[in-house]
Amino acid sequence: MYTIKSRIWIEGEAGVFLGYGRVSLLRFIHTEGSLSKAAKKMQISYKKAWSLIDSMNQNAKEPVVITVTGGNNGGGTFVTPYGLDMMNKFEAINKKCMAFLKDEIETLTSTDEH
Amino acid sequence: MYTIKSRIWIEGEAGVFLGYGRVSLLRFIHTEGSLSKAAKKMQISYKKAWSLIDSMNQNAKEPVVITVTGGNNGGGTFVTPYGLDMMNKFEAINKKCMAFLKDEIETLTSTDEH
DNA sequence: TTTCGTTATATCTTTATGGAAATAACGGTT
DNA sequence: AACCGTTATTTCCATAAAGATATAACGAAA
Repeated sequence: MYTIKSRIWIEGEAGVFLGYGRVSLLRFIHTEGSLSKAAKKMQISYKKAWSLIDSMNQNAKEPVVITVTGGNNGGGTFVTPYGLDMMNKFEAINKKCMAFLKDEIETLTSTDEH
Repeated sequence: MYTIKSRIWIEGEAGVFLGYGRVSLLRFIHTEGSLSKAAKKMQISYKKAWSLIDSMNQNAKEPVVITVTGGNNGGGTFVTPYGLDMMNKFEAINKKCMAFLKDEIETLTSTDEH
């Protein structure tokens, strides 16, 4: 049995802006309010999480997160309304794309049952 | 301006069966009749080309290529009718997927012109 | 001013990936 | 048997990617 997989991502001028991993990270940031906690939940290193955020900032038209360093709880990272909007739109497109491909795989297997 | 990119691939039991690179390689094999010549045309190493073919063979229900080693011209590699069928179907799906996503990207940018 | 938890950054090590090159196997042709 | 061009496979090396660790910066709160 064959299964079809897909990945979609969005690029800006300087490279990848949004992809599956980045959106997952944004979701964890949104629920945790912290980049380090989000990294732990995602089981990736803080460095990797930070570099993902950094690449997003370099490609976004406006910030997808705001970071607060220092402060009463040490600071935190928070998703902006723009970031939330991009997350939702990306996931909507991704969902539609997967549904689309789920139908298409039938054309591969339908004439292929030997 | 954002652009949307996509990759689709098909997996079997033991890993990736067909993807964009593999289909390209099959196409070159089909026109060249040789794995080494196809690798040169694709500007990838013979080793990489061979490992791609090897992974396809491990996942295909029936061979996508037949290899002849030795012989009057040293041998060659040839795409089977099954392989040709898979190539064409993959490219058809990929084409439809890209057209689908080209429309979807509009939903990202339409409300995003600041 | 000390503490605290976070962001920010550098450095070093480890692992993964891929290319280069060398060599064997193969089998029809000569 | 010797030749030839291809497939098949191994070994070695270079580069890239990822992880681990350490440390500085920050600023409100106590």
